[in-house]
Amino acid sequence: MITDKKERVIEAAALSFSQFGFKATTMASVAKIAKVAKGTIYTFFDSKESLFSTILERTMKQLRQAADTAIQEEAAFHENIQAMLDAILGFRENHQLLIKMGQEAKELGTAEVLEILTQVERQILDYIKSVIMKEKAKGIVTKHDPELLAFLVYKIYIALISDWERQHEPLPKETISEIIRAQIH
Amino acid sequence: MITDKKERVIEAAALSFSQFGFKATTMASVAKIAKVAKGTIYTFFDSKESLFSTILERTMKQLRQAADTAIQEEAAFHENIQAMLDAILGFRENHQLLIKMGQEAKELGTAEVLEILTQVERQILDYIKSVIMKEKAKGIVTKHDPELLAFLVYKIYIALISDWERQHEPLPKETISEIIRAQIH
DNA sequence: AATTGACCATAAATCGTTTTTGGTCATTCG
DNA sequence: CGAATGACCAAAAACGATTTATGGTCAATT
Repeated sequence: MITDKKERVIEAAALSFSQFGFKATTMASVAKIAKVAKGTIYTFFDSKESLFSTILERTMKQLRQAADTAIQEEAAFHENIQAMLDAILGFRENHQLLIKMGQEAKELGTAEVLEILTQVERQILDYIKSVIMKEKAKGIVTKHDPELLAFLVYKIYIALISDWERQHEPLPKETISEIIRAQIH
Repeated sequence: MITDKKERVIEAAALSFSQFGFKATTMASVAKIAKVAKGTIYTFFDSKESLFSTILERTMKQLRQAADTAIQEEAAFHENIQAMLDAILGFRENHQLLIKMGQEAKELGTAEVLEILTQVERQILDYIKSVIMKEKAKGIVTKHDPELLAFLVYKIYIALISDWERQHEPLPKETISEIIRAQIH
């Protein structure tokens, strides 16, 4: 059955991309793990890139879901933003594929993978933006427009969590909350 | 006269490092430009690295000066912070050596140059911190401690100027001021 | 019609060779 | 005599020819 094979290919590819990265994953090995011939993969996907895109899209969907469940209809705006950021960062830190992409970008520095990471960031920003817009529709007033606010909040959060810890003790959760909250007004 | 030769070496090295970067600058060419023998350089400096350090230190001194002159004793805190950040970024954008280091880090990605850039950033952060502490001594109250505030302000400023512009129209000066100002309280 | 895997062009890794480079030091020079 | 030189050296980097690995195709097979 067609779907069965396609599923197997996706599963094998997801495993391999997560474990070895984009470059070190070969179509031959994906075929072998999926127990199909190499040619078969090309009946489902145009190229290695498009196969990868499918995996990435699936991962981004999971990320959106993780973020969605962190949001509570009745909670305060700033609490939701905070919870969502935690969920996103937690996901990023735990999901093997995104970790591997980060490593690969640093080690190999290929334009290809760099491009992928910008795309991931773009999608995360879009998601944050959509959350902000939903809150805005509920009547909350923000100082800046959603695009800028999403950008600000995300960049600051990353800076406080990742960059800061490269040279300092981790900041207490309350300090981070307070700073993020201050951006929202 | 000894100083004369040493000056020539420094001048030649500054030129070459700025123009070609660290790796592409050879001790032989520095010697040639400075019109000294290669061995002579080693009577003043222990290694290529230490020669480079001298140049970098000189550049950082200039940067501190540029920032210093941007600060007005009688101006408001947030105005001084803003003026100082503008001065630092302007300097970074105009000073050939720092530009070249940035390019080299991106292209070659060598640990050596990466290390240099972290050092530069560390120094800039220290400078901003010292400015904040001076203001604090004058009685201004800040919400966060100077190290954290310096970090926040600098990261946000860079994000708003450099990162934002990679995908958006530049932000109006007033917006940036407003955001930076909001961090200070 | 779906699937396969031998096949191909090209990209990437390998490896021996040559060139370049940072650094030294015996010799020269002022 | 001390400062300055540049031939010299070991090690690193650049080169280039050759081999290997890889993404993608397609005639043959199921």
